[in-house]
Amino acid sequence: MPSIVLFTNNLRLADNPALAAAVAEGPVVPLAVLDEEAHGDWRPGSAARAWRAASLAALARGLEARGAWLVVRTGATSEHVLSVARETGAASVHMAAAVEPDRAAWLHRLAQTLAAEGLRVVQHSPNLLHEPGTLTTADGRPYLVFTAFSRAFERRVALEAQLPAPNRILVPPKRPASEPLPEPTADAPPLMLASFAPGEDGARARADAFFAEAIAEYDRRRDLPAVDGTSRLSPHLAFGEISARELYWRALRAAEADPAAACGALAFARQLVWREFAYHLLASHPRTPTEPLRPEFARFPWTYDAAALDAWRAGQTGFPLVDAGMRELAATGWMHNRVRMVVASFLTKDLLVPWQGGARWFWERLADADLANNTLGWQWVAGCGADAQPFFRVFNPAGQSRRFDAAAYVRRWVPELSRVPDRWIHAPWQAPEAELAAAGVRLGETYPHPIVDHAAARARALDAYRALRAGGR
DNA sequence: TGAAATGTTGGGGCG
DNA sequence: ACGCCCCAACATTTC
Repeated sequence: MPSIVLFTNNLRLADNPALAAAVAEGPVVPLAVLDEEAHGDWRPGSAARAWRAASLAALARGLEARGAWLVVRTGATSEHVLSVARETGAASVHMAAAVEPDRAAWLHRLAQTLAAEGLRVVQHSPNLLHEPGTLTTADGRPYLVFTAFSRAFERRVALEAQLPAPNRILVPPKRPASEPLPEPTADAPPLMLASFAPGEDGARARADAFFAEAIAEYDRRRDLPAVDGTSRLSPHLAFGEISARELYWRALRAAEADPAAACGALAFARQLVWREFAYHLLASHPRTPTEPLRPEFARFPWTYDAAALDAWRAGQTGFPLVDAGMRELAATGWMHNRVRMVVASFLTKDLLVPWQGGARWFWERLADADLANNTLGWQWVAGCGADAQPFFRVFNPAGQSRRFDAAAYVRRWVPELSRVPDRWIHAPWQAPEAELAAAGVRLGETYPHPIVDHAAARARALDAYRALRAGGR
């Protein structure tokens, strides 16, 4: 009897437990539903929609190569699952479980609806090594400190057999009606598809290149924005185009195989454990996408300034590394991780804009938008989350730009500064006017003056933090 | 997975 | 040779 596989954020054939379970039962009906209601307050943004469209096209090709096809529908998932089940005689539905609170609630309702109609609903966990809730402290509470979490994580891990992509997928005799694949929308980041290859094959190609070329130096080069030293796998992971446990075990094996690569490989594995930590935290603290984990931060004296937030979004703050990052995001749907920290620190501390505003903008614009990671990252920077950096750690945008050698990165994304020499490109407001003029720059005309004085802004942020602490007593 | 202020030390110029 | 000062380099503390 056929089974339906619902493809959501598990857009792959290899190591996909939902697909493997369905294949084991017989004919398979692969189904993807574009359902606005499925995401609650966190609907995919422009980059994520464009990525999803490209990834679904890749998934459809992969299925066709194995004798199957993909049914695409728009609207309420429950109605489409039921109609596809009626059309094909499917009796069970395999799908990915969700950790995100809105998605989990929606999925719970969906499962109830389908079960009430007589369908067997099976939820799988395709994208995590450990189910949220399975790693707890001795007294059963969720970990709030990363190092403790990672120790527990490593104690628990066992190499699970990975599920190979099925060679051949049986389908029922009649193919249900399908809409055409979604088109990338006009608001897609213009350079996203020049920078990334959505889909399982693209994910694997990227992973292969990363493990062949960059893993050994990952620990040293991942912080350099001008260098292609990160994995750039985040959007692939967000859509489940490649399995996190495959990457994790690949990293551990790389560390064993080559002592010279061990530091880099373990640093990469550690990033995957951070990802896992984010999911566990979101499951145990479901309100954190909008509320600080540390409750006293609800009283933090943010000074909401719409103009400042607009300048930040537009990459027009007058701080070259901040602007470069924000423009990379707009152009590609992705931003280098070091620069994410810098722009987030700048928004929350230099501009005192609430971190939720930054988290929402990242959500709208990142192809890799992932509620668990986005929430953890922003709360970490703002100092109000789990294992967060102390609030008084304020990044100096010019200092970070110098320290991590970002001149070439700035020139790429802020072309109006491309002729400014290395000495001044991190802080052009300090340059002699003649040198700027020689580089074709006039501050306030071709590139903004800094919208804040960093030293004064830092002092203001520290004052605000002191006010918060004083108010708590 | 900070930065700035403050403190300490030691080399070298100099009277 | 000696003490004094300057200051770079490094360490510690503080936010």
